[in-house]
Amino acid sequence: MSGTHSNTLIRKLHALFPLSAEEVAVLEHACSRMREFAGDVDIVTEGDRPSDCNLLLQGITCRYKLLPDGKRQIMSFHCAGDIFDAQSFILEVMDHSIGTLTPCKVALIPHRTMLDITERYPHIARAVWKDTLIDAAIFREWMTSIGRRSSYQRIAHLFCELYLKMKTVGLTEDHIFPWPITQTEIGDALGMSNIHVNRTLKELRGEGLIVLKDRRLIIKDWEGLKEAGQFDPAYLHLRPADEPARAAGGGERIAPQ
Amino acid sequence: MSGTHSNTLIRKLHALFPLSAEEVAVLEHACSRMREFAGDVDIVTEGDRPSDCNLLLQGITCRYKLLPDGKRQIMSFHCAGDIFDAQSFILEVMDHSIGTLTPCKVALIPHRTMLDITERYPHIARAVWKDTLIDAAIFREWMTSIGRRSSYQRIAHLFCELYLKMKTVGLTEDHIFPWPITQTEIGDALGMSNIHVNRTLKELRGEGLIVLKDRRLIIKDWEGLKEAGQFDPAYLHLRPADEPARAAGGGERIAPQ
DNA sequence: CGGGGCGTTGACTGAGATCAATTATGGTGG
DNA sequence: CCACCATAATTGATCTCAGTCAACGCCCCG
Repeated sequence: MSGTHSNTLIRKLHALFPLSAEEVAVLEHACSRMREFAGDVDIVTEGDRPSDCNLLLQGITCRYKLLPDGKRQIMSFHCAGDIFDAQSFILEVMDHSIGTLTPCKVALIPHRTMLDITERYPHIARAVWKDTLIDAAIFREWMTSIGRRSSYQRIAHLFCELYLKMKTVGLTEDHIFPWPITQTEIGDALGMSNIHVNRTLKELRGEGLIVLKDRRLIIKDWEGLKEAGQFDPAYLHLRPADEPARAAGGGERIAPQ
Repeated sequence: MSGTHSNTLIRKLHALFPLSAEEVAVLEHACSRMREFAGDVDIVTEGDRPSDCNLLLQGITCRYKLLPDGKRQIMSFHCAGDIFDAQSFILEVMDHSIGTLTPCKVALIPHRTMLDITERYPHIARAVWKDTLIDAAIFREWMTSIGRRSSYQRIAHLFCELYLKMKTVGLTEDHIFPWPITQTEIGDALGMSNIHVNRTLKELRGEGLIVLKDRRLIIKDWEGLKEAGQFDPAYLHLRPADEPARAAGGGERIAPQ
Protein backbone atom coordinates (compact mmCIF):
# COMPACT_ATOMS: atom_id res chain seq x y z
CA MET A 1 0.00 0.00 0.00
CA SER A 2 1.11 3.53 -0.49
CA GLY A 3 0.33 6.62 1.39
CA THR A 4 -3.34 7.29 0.98
CA HIS A 5 -3.99 6.06 4.48
CA SER A 6 -1.21 7.90 6.25
CA ASN A 7 -2.74 11.32 5.70
CA THR A 8 -3.78 11.62 9.31
CA LEU A 9 -0.21 11.02 10.40
CA ILE A 10 1.14 13.51 7.90
CA ARG A 11 -1.38 16.03 9.12
CA LYS A 12 -0.34 15.48 12.70
CA LEU A 13 3.41 15.47 12.14
CA HIS A 14 3.11 18.46 9.92
CA ALA A 15 1.35 20.28 12.73
CA LEU A 16 4.22 19.41 15.04
CA PHE A 17 7.11 20.05 12.74
CA PRO A 18 6.55 21.05 9.11
CA LEU A 19 8.17 18.70 6.62
CA SER A 20 9.30 19.20 3.05
CA ALA A 21 7.49 17.64 0.10
CA GLU A 22 10.22 15.04 -0.22
CA GLU A 23 9.99 14.16 3.45
CA VAL A 24 6.23 13.81 3.21
CA ALA A 25 6.62 11.55 0.18
CA VAL A 26 9.07 9.34 2.07
CA LEU A 27 6.63 8.97 4.93
CA GLU A 28 3.80 8.13 2.56
CA HIS A 29 5.73 5.19 1.20
CA ALA A 30 6.92 3.92 4.53
CA CYS A 31 3.86 1.81 5.28
CA SER A 32 4.31 -1.70 4.02
CA ARG A 33 0.90 -3.16 4.70
CA MET A 34 -2.26 -2.80 6.69
CA ARG A 35 -3.90 -4.90 9.37
CA GLU A 36 -7.33 -4.92 10.94
CA PHE A 37 -8.24 -5.90 14.48
CA ALA A 38 -11.48 -6.61 16.30
CA GLY A 39 -12.35 -4.69 19.43
CA ASP A 40 -10.86 -5.73 22.74
CA VAL A 41 -7.81 -7.62 21.46
CA ASP A 42 -4.09 -7.05 21.83
CA ILE A 43 -2.15 -5.55 18.95
CA VAL A 44 1.13 -5.83 20.79
CA THR A 45 1.75 -7.66 24.04
CA GLU A 46 4.18 -7.00 26.86
CA GLY A 47 7.36 -8.95 26.23
CA ASP A 48 6.99 -8.90 22.43
CA ARG A 49 9.88 -7.88 20.16
CA PRO A 50 7.92 -6.31 17.32
CA SER A 51 9.44 -5.96 13.87
CA ASP A 52 7.20 -3.10 12.80
CA CYS A 53 5.79 0.10 14.19
CA ASN A 54 2.05 0.54 14.08
CA LEU A 55 0.36 3.63 12.76
CA LEU A 56 -3.26 3.80 13.85
CA LEU A 57 -5.58 4.64 10.97
CA GLN A 58 -8.95 3.99 12.52
CA GLY A 59 -10.33 3.14 15.94
CA ILE A 60 -9.23 3.66 19.52
CA THR A 61 -6.47 1.78 21.31
CA CYS A 62 -5.01 1.92 24.78
CA ARG A 63 -1.60 1.29 26.26
CA TYR A 64 -1.74 -0.73 29.44
CA LYS A 65 0.09 -2.84 31.92
CA LEU A 66 -1.25 -5.72 34.00
CA LEU A 67 0.00 -6.19 37.55
CA PRO A 68 0.64 -9.57 39.17
CA ASP A 69 -2.45 -9.13 41.35
CA GLY A 70 -4.68 -8.61 38.32
CA LYS A 71 -4.98 -4.84 38.55
CA ARG A 72 -4.66 -2.91 35.30
CA GLN A 73 -3.20 0.49 34.58
CA ILE A 74 -4.08 2.14 31.29
CA MET A 75 -1.34 4.61 30.41
CA SER A 76 -2.71 6.26 27.31
CA PHE A 77 -5.47 6.27 24.75
CA HIS A 78 -4.75 6.58 21.05
CA CYS A 79 -6.65 7.64 17.98
CA ALA A 80 -6.02 7.97 14.26
CA GLY A 81 -2.62 9.42 13.42
CA ASP A 82 -0.87 8.01 16.47
CA ILE A 83 2.23 5.84 16.09
CA PHE A 84 1.53 4.26 19.43
CA ASP A 85 4.64 2.08 19.48
CA ALA A 86 7.24 4.27 17.83
CA GLN A 87 9.48 3.40 20.73
CA SER A 88 9.49 -0.28 19.80
CA PHE A 89 12.10 0.14 17.08
CA ILE A 90 14.55 1.59 19.57
CA LEU A 91 13.69 -0.23 22.78
CA GLU A 92 13.13 -3.63 21.15
CA VAL A 93 11.24 -5.34 23.99
CA MET A 94 7.77 -4.06 24.82
CA ASP A 95 7.38 -3.24 28.49
CA HIS A 96 3.61 -2.94 28.16
CA SER A 97 0.77 -4.00 25.89
CA ILE A 98 -1.37 -2.20 23.34
CA GLY A 99 -4.98 -3.26 23.07
CA THR A 100 -7.91 -2.18 20.93
CA LEU A 101 -11.01 -0.69 22.50
CA THR A 102 -12.89 -0.69 19.19
CA PRO A 103 -12.26 -2.44 15.87
CA CYS A 104 -9.10 -0.86 14.45
CA LYS A 105 -7.09 -0.47 11.29
CA VAL A 106 -3.35 0.03 11.51
CA ALA A 107 -0.60 0.51 8.96
CA LEU A 108 2.72 -1.21 9.55
CA ILE A 109 6.07 0.49 9.17
CA PRO A 110 8.92 -2.03 9.31
CA HIS A 111 11.62 -1.23 11.83
CA ARG A 112 14.16 -1.47 9.05
CA THR A 113 12.33 1.28 7.19
CA MET A 114 12.22 3.38 10.35
CA LEU A 115 15.96 2.93 10.76
CA ASP A 116 16.66 3.92 7.19
CA ILE A 117 14.38 6.92 7.24
CA THR A 118 15.59 8.25 10.57
CA GLU A 119 19.22 7.94 9.49
CA ARG A 120 18.71 9.59 6.13
CA TYR A 121 16.12 12.20 7.04
CA PRO A 122 17.02 13.86 10.35
CA HIS A 123 13.96 16.09 10.09
CA ILE A 124 11.66 13.12 9.99
CA ALA A 125 13.57 11.58 12.86
CA ARG A 126 13.10 14.75 14.81
CA ALA A 127 9.39 14.89 14.02
CA VAL A 128 8.86 11.33 15.23
CA TRP A 129 11.12 11.94 18.20
CA LYS A 130 9.05 15.00 19.01
CA ASP A 131 5.95 12.87 18.87
CA THR A 132 7.41 10.42 21.40
CA LEU A 133 8.43 13.35 23.60
CA ILE A 134 4.89 14.65 23.59
CA ASP A 135 3.71 11.19 24.56
CA ALA A 136 6.10 11.43 27.48
CA ALA A 137 4.72 14.85 28.38
CA ILE A 138 1.26 13.31 28.43
CA PHE A 139 2.48 10.53 30.71
CA ARG A 140 3.80 13.16 33.08
CA GLU A 141 0.51 15.00 33.06
CA TRP A 142 -1.38 11.80 33.79
CA MET A 143 1.00 11.06 36.63
CA THR A 144 0.19 14.48 38.01
CA SER A 145 -3.52 13.85 37.64
CA ILE A 146 -3.42 10.48 39.32
CA GLY A 147 -1.07 11.60 42.03
CA ARG A 148 -2.45 14.99 42.96
CA ARG A 149 -5.84 15.70 41.43
CA SER A 150 -9.24 14.70 42.82
CA SER A 151 -11.36 12.20 40.91
CA TYR A 152 -13.56 15.00 39.70
CA GLN A 153 -10.60 16.95 38.35
CA ARG A 154 -9.03 13.86 36.84
CA ILE A 155 -12.00 12.95 34.71
CA ALA A 156 -12.58 16.52 33.59
CA HIS A 157 -8.92 16.74 32.66
CA LEU A 158 -9.05 13.52 30.66
CA PHE A 159 -12.08 14.74 28.73
CA CYS A 160 -10.30 17.99 27.86
CA GLU A 161 -7.19 16.18 26.70
CA LEU A 162 -8.96 13.69 24.49
CA TYR A 163 -11.12 16.39 23.02
CA LEU A 164 -8.05 18.34 21.89
CA LYS A 165 -6.26 15.23 20.67
CA MET A 166 -9.22 14.24 18.54
CA LYS A 167 -9.77 17.76 17.35
CA THR A 168 -6.21 17.88 16.00
CA VAL A 169 -6.96 15.02 13.64
CA GLY A 170 -10.45 16.13 12.76
CA LEU A 171 -12.50 13.63 14.75
CA THR A 172 -14.61 16.21 16.54
CA GLU A 173 -17.61 18.18 15.47
CA ASP A 174 -18.48 21.22 17.53
CA HIS A 175 -17.75 19.91 20.97
CA ILE A 176 -18.86 16.39 20.27
CA PHE A 177 -16.66 13.37 19.70
CA PRO A 178 -16.71 9.57 19.80
CA TRP A 179 -16.32 8.07 23.26
CA PRO A 180 -16.08 4.28 23.07
CA ILE A 181 -14.28 4.11 26.43
CA THR A 182 -16.16 2.33 29.22
CA GLN A 183 -16.33 3.54 32.78
CA THR A 184 -14.15 0.65 33.93
CA GLU A 185 -11.53 1.69 31.39
CA ILE A 186 -11.66 5.30 32.60
CA GLY A 187 -11.11 3.92 36.08
CA ASP A 188 -8.13 1.85 35.00
CA ALA A 189 -6.66 4.91 33.32
CA LEU A 190 -7.15 7.28 36.23
CA GLY A 191 -6.53 4.94 39.12
CA MET A 192 -10.06 4.73 40.44
CA SER A 193 -12.85 2.15 40.68
CA ASN A 194 -15.54 1.89 38.02
CA ILE A 195 -18.17 2.68 40.64
CA HIS A 196 -16.49 5.87 41.62
CA VAL A 197 -16.10 6.82 37.97
CA ASN A 198 -19.82 6.41 37.59
CA ARG A 199 -20.58 8.68 40.54
CA THR A 200 -18.13 11.28 39.39
CA LEU A 201 -19.61 11.30 35.90
CA LYS A 202 -22.97 11.91 37.47
CA GLU A 203 -21.51 14.95 39.21
CA LEU A 204 -20.01 16.31 36.00
CA ARG A 205 -23.36 15.81 34.32
CA GLY A 206 -25.08 17.50 37.23
CA GLU A 207 -22.81 20.53 36.87
CA GLY A 208 -23.88 20.79 33.25
CA LEU A 209 -20.36 20.28 31.95
CA ILE A 210 -20.83 17.19 29.81
CA VAL A 211 -23.25 14.66 28.43
CA LEU A 212 -22.08 11.11 27.76
CA LYS A 213 -24.54 9.28 25.56
CA ASP A 214 -24.56 6.77 22.71
CA ARG A 215 -20.80 6.37 22.91
CA ARG A 216 -20.35 10.03 22.22
CA LEU A 217 -19.14 12.72 24.56
CA ILE A 218 -20.73 16.15 24.35
CA ILE A 219 -18.92 18.97 26.07
CA LYS A 220 -21.63 21.38 27.10
CA ASP A 221 -19.35 23.87 28.80
CA TRP A 222 -15.78 23.84 27.53
CA GLU A 223 -14.56 26.67 29.73
CA GLY A 224 -16.18 25.13 32.76
CA LEU A 225 -14.71 21.73 32.00
CA LYS A 226 -11.22 23.16 31.58
CA GLU A 227 -11.51 24.89 34.91
CA ALA A 228 -12.90 21.82 36.61
CA GLY A 229 -9.91 19.82 35.40
CA GLN A 230 -7.25 22.50 35.93
CA PHE A 231 -6.63 21.92 32.25
CA ASP A 232 -3.78 23.81 30.61
CA PRO A 233 -2.97 22.44 27.14
CA ALA A 234 0.67 23.60 27.24
CA TYR A 235 1.87 20.04 27.85
CA LEU A 236 0.42 18.90 24.53
CA HIS A 237 2.87 21.21 22.75
CA LEU A 238 0.46 21.98 19.94
CA ARG A 239 1.77 24.67 17.71
CA PRO A 240 -0.28 27.78 18.44
CA ALA A 241 -2.38 28.63 15.41
CA ASP A 242 -0.77 32.04 15.06
CA GLU A 243 2.79 30.78 14.95
CA PRO A 244 4.03 30.71 11.35
CA ALA A 245 5.17 27.31 10.20
CA ARG A 246 8.89 26.93 9.71
CA ALA A 247 9.82 27.03 6.04
CA ALA A 248 9.38 23.42 4.97
CA GLY A 249 12.67 21.64 4.47
CA GLY A 250 14.64 24.48 5.94
CA GLY A 251 17.81 23.49 7.69
CA GLU A 252 17.37 25.18 11.00
CA ARG A 253 14.92 25.64 13.74
CA ILE A 254 15.33 28.50 16.10
CA ALA A 255 13.17 28.92 19.14
CA PRO A 256 11.33 32.21 18.88
CA GLN A 257 12.38 34.52 21.69
CA MET B 1 35.53 22.66 29.15
CA SER B 2 36.18 19.40 27.43
CA GLY B 3 35.00 15.98 28.18
CA THR B 4 36.52 14.98 31.47
CA HIS B 5 33.24 15.50 33.23
CA SER B 6 30.99 13.78 30.77
CA ASN B 7 32.35 10.34 31.52
CA THR B 8 29.29 9.35 33.47
CA LEU B 9 27.11 10.19 30.50
CA ILE B 10 29.37 8.32 28.11
CA ARG B 11 29.28 5.37 30.43
CA LYS B 12 25.52 5.46 30.54
CA LEU B 13 24.90 6.00 26.83
CA HIS B 14 27.46 3.40 26.01
CA ALA B 15 25.56 0.93 28.15
CA LEU B 16 22.39 1.76 26.21
CA PHE B 17 23.78 1.88 22.73
CA PRO B 18 27.49 1.39 22.07
CA LEU B 19 29.10 4.29 20.23
CA SER B 20 32.20 4.52 18.09
CA ALA B 21 35.36 6.29 19.23
CA GLU B 22 34.53 9.22 16.99
CA GLU B 23 31.03 9.48 18.38
CA VAL B 24 32.33 9.41 21.93
CA ALA B 25 34.80 12.16 21.08
CA VAL B 26 32.03 14.30 19.64
CA LEU B 27 30.02 13.92 22.82
CA GLU B 28 33.00 14.79 24.97
CA HIS B 29 33.36 18.11 23.23
CA ALA B 30 29.70 18.95 23.24
CA CYS B 31 29.64 20.52 26.68
CA SER B 32 30.28 24.23 26.47
CA ARG B 33 30.50 25.12 30.12
CA MET B 34 29.60 24.08 33.61
CA ARG B 35 27.31 25.50 36.25
CA GLU B 36 26.84 24.88 39.94
CA PHE B 37 23.65 25.15 41.95
CA ALA B 38 22.83 25.17 45.61
CA GLY B 39 20.34 22.68 47.02
CA ASP B 40 16.62 23.37 46.70
CA VAL B 41 16.72 25.78 43.77
CA ASP B 42 15.31 25.59 40.26
CA ILE B 43 17.66 24.81 37.38
CA VAL B 44 14.89 25.18 34.83
CA THR B 45 11.40 26.52 35.44
CA GLU B 46 8.09 25.74 33.81
CA GLY B 47 7.51 28.13 30.94
CA ASP B 48 11.22 28.63 30.23
CA ARG B 49 12.61 28.35 26.71
CA PRO B 50 16.06 27.03 27.53
CA SER B 51 18.92 27.42 25.06
CA ASP B 52 20.94 24.52 26.43
CA CYS B 53 20.44 20.99 27.63
CA ASN B 54 21.71 20.13 31.08
CA LEU B 55 23.83 17.11 31.81
CA LEU B 56 23.90 16.34 35.51
CA LEU B 57 27.43 15.69 36.76
CA GLN B 58 26.88 15.68 40.49
CA GLY B 59 23.96 15.82 42.91
CA ILE B 60 20.31 14.86 42.78
CA THR B 61 17.57 16.75 40.97
CA CYS B 62 13.86 16.23 40.53
CA ARG B 63 11.37 17.00 37.81
CA TYR B 64 8.16 18.48 39.16
CA LYS B 65 5.01 20.37 38.44
CA LEU B 66 3.12 22.71 40.75
CA LEU B 67 -0.68 22.76 40.65
CA PRO B 68 -2.81 25.88 41.01
CA ASP B 69 -3.89 24.75 44.48
CA GLY B 70 -0.29 24.45 45.67
CA LYS B 71 0.02 20.69 45.40
CA ARG B 72 3.23 19.36 43.89
CA GLN B 73 3.86 16.29 41.77
CA ILE B 74 7.43 15.09 41.43
CA MET B 75 7.75 13.13 38.20
CA SER B 76 11.29 11.84 38.37
CA PHE B 77 14.54 11.91 40.26
CA HIS B 78 17.87 12.28 38.50
CA CYS B 79 21.45 11.50 39.28
CA ALA B 80 24.84 11.86 37.59
CA GLY B 81 24.79 10.98 33.91
CA ASP B 82 21.21 12.08 33.32
CA ILE B 83 20.38 14.62 30.62
CA PHE B 84 17.25 15.57 32.48
CA ASP B 85 16.00 18.06 29.90
CA ALA B 86 17.06 16.49 26.61
CA GLN B 87 13.52 17.15 25.45
CA SER B 88 13.98 20.90 25.76
CA PHE B 89 15.80 21.24 22.46
CA ILE B 90 12.90 19.70 20.61
CA LEU B 91 9.91 20.88 22.61
CA GLU B 92 11.20 24.41 23.21
CA VAL B 93 8.89 25.40 26.07
CA MET B 94 9.29 23.60 29.39
CA ASP B 95 6.02 22.14 30.65
CA HIS B 96 7.51 21.46 34.09
CA SER B 97 10.39 22.53 36.29
CA ILE B 98 13.65 20.92 37.33
CA GLY B 99 14.86 21.58 40.84
CA THR B 100 17.88 20.51 42.84
CA LEU B 101 17.49 18.43 45.97
CA THR B 102 21.19 18.74 46.83
CA PRO B 103 23.93 21.05 45.60
CA CYS B 104 24.52 20.11 41.96
CA LYS B 105 26.97 20.48 39.09
CA VAL B 106 25.70 20.39 35.55
CA ALA B 107 27.35 20.66 32.15
CA LEU B 108 25.59 22.65 29.46
CA ILE B 109 25.14 21.43 25.91
CA PRO B 110 23.87 24.22 23.66
CA HIS B 111 20.76 23.36 21.66
CA ARG B 112 22.62 24.36 18.53
CA THR B 113 25.23 21.74 19.29
CA MET B 114 22.53 19.17 19.95
CA LEU B 115 20.95 19.99 16.60
CA ASP B 116 24.25 19.67 14.77
CA ILE B 117 25.24 16.46 16.46
CA THR B 118 21.89 14.76 16.05
CA GLU B 119 21.77 15.66 12.37
CA ARG B 120 25.29 14.54 11.63
CA TYR B 121 25.53 11.53 13.92
CA PRO B 122 22.32 9.49 13.72
CA HIS B 123 23.75 6.97 16.17
CA ILE B 124 24.19 9.61 18.81
CA ALA B 125 20.72 10.89 18.07
CA ARG B 126 19.39 7.40 18.53
CA ALA B 127 21.27 6.96 21.80
CA VAL B 128 19.87 10.19 23.23
CA TRP B 129 16.45 9.37 21.82
CA LYS B 130 16.66 6.00 23.51
CA ASP B 131 17.47 7.73 26.75
CA THR B 132 14.36 9.90 26.47
CA LEU B 133 12.32 6.80 25.65
CA ILE B 134 13.54 5.11 28.79
CA ASP B 135 12.56 8.19 30.75
CA ALA B 136 9.10 7.78 29.25
CA ALA B 137 9.07 4.11 30.27
CA ILE B 138 9.88 5.21 33.81
CA PHE B 139 7.02 7.71 33.74
CA ARG B 140 4.69 4.91 32.71
CA GLU B 141 5.91 2.73 35.54
CA TRP B 142 5.41 5.54 38.05
CA MET B 143 1.93 6.08 36.69
CA THR B 144 1.27 2.43 37.30
CA SER B 145 2.64 2.66 40.81
CA ILE B 146 0.64 5.71 41.72
CA GLY B 147 -2.52 4.45 40.08
CA ARG B 148 -2.59 0.84 41.11
CA ARG B 149 -0.03 -0.03 43.77
CA SER B 150 -0.46 0.32 47.53
CA SER B 151 1.69 2.84 49.39
CA TYR B 152 3.83 0.04 50.72
CA GLN B 153 4.44 -1.32 47.23
CA ARG B 154 5.05 2.14 45.80
CA ILE B 155 7.83 3.04 48.18
CA ALA B 156 9.49 -0.36 47.85
CA HIS B 157 9.29 0.00 44.09
CA LEU B 158 10.86 3.45 44.15
CA PHE B 159 13.72 2.22 46.30
CA CYS B 160 14.41 -0.63 43.87
CA GLU B 161 14.37 1.69 40.88
CA LEU B 162 16.70 4.28 42.32
CA TYR B 163 19.05 1.60 43.55
CA LEU B 164 19.44 0.23 40.02
CA LYS B 165 19.70 3.68 38.46
CA MET B 166 22.47 4.66 40.83
CA LYS B 167 24.18 1.32 40.49
CA THR B 168 24.42 1.83 36.71
CA VAL B 169 26.54 4.93 37.20
CA GLY B 170 28.55 3.58 40.09
CA LEU B 171 26.96 5.47 42.98
CA THR B 172 26.19 2.41 45.07
CA GLU B 173 28.34 0.31 47.32
CA ASP B 174 27.00 -3.09 48.25
CA HIS B 175 23.37 -2.28 48.73
CA ILE B 176 23.96 1.17 50.14
CA PHE B 177 23.49 4.46 48.34
CA PRO B 178 22.96 8.17 49.02
CA TRP B 179 19.39 9.14 49.87
CA PRO B 180 19.04 12.92 50.17
CA ILE B 181 15.31 12.75 49.42
CA THR B 182 13.01 13.84 52.26
CA GLN B 183 9.83 12.06 53.21
CA THR B 184 7.77 14.97 51.93
CA GLU B 185 9.51 14.65 48.57
CA ILE B 186 8.83 10.92 48.47
CA GLY B 187 5.21 11.77 49.15
CA ASP B 188 5.10 14.33 46.34
CA ALA B 189 6.61 11.75 43.99
CA LEU B 190 4.28 8.91 44.90
CA GLY B 191 1.07 10.81 45.48
CA MET B 192 0.86 10.42 49.23
CA SER B 193 1.17 12.59 52.35
CA ASN B 194 4.46 12.93 54.20
CA ILE B 195 2.84 11.45 57.29
CA HIS B 196 1.78 8.36 55.46
CA VAL B 197 5.23 8.04 53.93
CA ASN B 198 6.65 8.09 57.42
CA ARG B 199 4.37 5.32 58.62
CA THR B 200 5.01 3.22 55.55
CA LEU B 201 8.76 3.58 55.97
CA LYS B 202 8.35 2.35 59.50
CA GLU B 203 6.63 -0.73 58.13
CA LEU B 204 9.38 -1.38 55.59
CA ARG B 205 11.90 -1.02 58.38
CA GLY B 206 9.83 -3.34 60.54
CA GLU B 207 9.89 -5.99 57.84
CA GLY B 208 13.67 -5.79 57.80
CA LEU B 209 13.79 -4.69 54.17
CA ILE B 210 15.60 -1.37 54.52
CA VAL B 211 17.32 1.05 56.84
CA LEU B 212 17.17 4.78 56.09
CA LYS B 213 19.76 6.62 58.11
CA ASP B 214 22.18 9.53 57.75
CA ARG B 215 20.82 10.34 54.28
CA ARG B 216 21.78 6.90 53.09
CA LEU B 217 19.54 4.03 52.16
CA ILE B 218 20.61 0.53 53.08
CA ILE B 219 18.78 -2.29 51.39
CA LYS B 220 18.90 -5.13 53.88
CA ASP B 221 16.91 -7.59 51.80
CA TRP B 222 17.04 -6.95 48.07
CA GLU B 223 14.95 -9.93 47.08
CA GLY B 224 12.36 -9.08 49.69
CA LEU B 225 12.24 -5.46 48.62
CA LYS B 226 11.77 -6.40 44.97
CA GLU B 227 8.92 -8.67 45.90
CA ALA B 228 7.34 -6.08 48.17
CA GLY B 229 7.38 -3.58 45.31
CA GLN B 230 6.39 -5.98 42.52
CA PHE B 231 9.62 -4.76 41.00
CA ASP B 232 10.55 -6.01 37.53
CA PRO B 233 13.43 -4.01 36.02
CA ALA B 234 12.41 -4.74 32.41
CA TYR B 235 11.03 -1.21 31.99
CA LEU B 236 14.49 0.27 32.63
CA HIS B 237 15.71 -1.44 29.45
CA LEU B 238 19.17 -2.02 30.84
CA ARG B 239 21.24 -4.12 28.51
CA PRO B 240 21.52 -7.53 30.15
CA ALA B 241 25.13 -8.12 31.21
CA ASP B 242 25.42 -11.22 29.04
CA GLU B 243 24.32 -9.55 25.81
CA PRO B 244 27.36 -8.71 23.69
CA ALA B 245 27.68 -5.05 22.80
CA ARG B 246 26.97 -4.21 19.19
CA ALA B 247 30.17 -3.54 17.25
CA ALA B 248 30.82 0.12 17.93
CA GLY B 249 30.07 2.34 14.98
CA GLY B 250 28.45 -0.46 13.06
CA GLY B 251 25.73 0.59 10.71
CA GLU B 252 22.95 -1.68 11.76
CA ARG B 253 21.15 -2.85 14.77
CA ILE B 254 19.18 -6.01 14.57
CA ALA B 255 17.00 -7.18 17.39
CA PRO B 256 18.20 -10.58 18.53
CA GLN B 257 15.57 -13.21 17.88
C1' DC C 1 20.32 29.32 72.84
C1' DG C 2 16.77 29.81 69.66
C1' DG C 3 14.62 28.78 65.35
C1' DG C 4 13.68 26.24 61.18
C1' DG C 5 13.50 22.00 58.73
C1' DC C 6 12.64 17.28 59.11
C1' DG C 7 10.92 13.20 61.30
C1' DT C 8 7.63 10.90 64.45
C1' DT C 9 3.32 9.86 66.70
C1' DG C 10 -1.69 10.14 67.96
C1' DA C 11 -6.58 11.28 67.05
C1' DC C 12 -10.05 12.36 63.83
C1' DT C 13 -12.08 12.57 59.25
C1' DG C 14 -13.19 11.73 54.65
C1' DA C 15 -12.63 10.31 49.77
C1' DG C 16 -13.02 6.57 47.54
C1' DA C 17 -12.77 1.20 47.55
C1' DT C 18 -15.45 -2.88 48.13
C1' DC C 19 -19.58 -5.67 48.32
C1' DA C 20 -24.08 -6.48 46.63
C1' DA C 21 -27.97 -5.88 43.81
C1' DT C 22 -30.69 -3.88 40.15
C1' DT C 23 -31.37 -1.76 35.72
C1' DA C 24 -30.28 -0.43 30.91
C1' DT C 25 -28.30 -1.65 26.34
C1' DG C 26 -27.00 -4.11 22.46
C1' DG C 27 -26.20 -8.19 19.91
C1' DT C 28 -27.73 -13.15 19.02
C1' DG C 29 -30.40 -16.80 17.43
C1' DG C 30 -35.02 -18.82 17.10
C1' DC D 1 -40.45 -9.76 16.66
C1' DC D 2 -39.02 -11.45 20.80
C1' DA D 3 -36.53 -14.20 24.31
C1' DC D 4 -32.01 -14.49 25.90
C1' DC D 5 -27.51 -13.30 27.29
C1' DA D 6 -23.42 -10.58 28.14
C1' DT D 7 -21.69 -6.26 28.94
C1' DA D 8 -22.07 -1.85 30.88
C1' DA D 9 -24.23 1.49 33.83
C1' DT D 10 -26.35 2.70 38.14
C1' DT D 11 -27.44 2.84 43.02
C1' DG D 12 -27.13 1.78 48.02
C1' DA D 13 -24.60 0.28 52.23
C1' DT D 14 -20.42 -0.44 54.45
C1' DC D 15 -15.61 -0.22 55.36
C1' DT D 16 -10.81 1.17 55.09
C1' DC D 17 -6.84 3.40 53.64
C1' DA D 18 -4.78 7.42 53.81
C1' DG D 19 -5.29 12.56 54.32
C1' DT D 20 -5.62 16.31 57.71
C1' DC D 21 -4.84 18.51 62.09
C1' DA D 22 -2.07 18.94 66.03
C1' DA D 23 1.75 18.23 68.92
C1' DC D 24 6.33 17.04 70.01
C1' DG D 25 11.25 15.48 69.48
C1' DC D 26 15.55 15.81 67.05
C1' DC D 27 19.30 17.96 64.96
C1' DC D 28 21.83 21.27 62.64
C1' DC D 29 23.31 25.90 62.16
C1' DG D 30 23.66 30.69 62.93
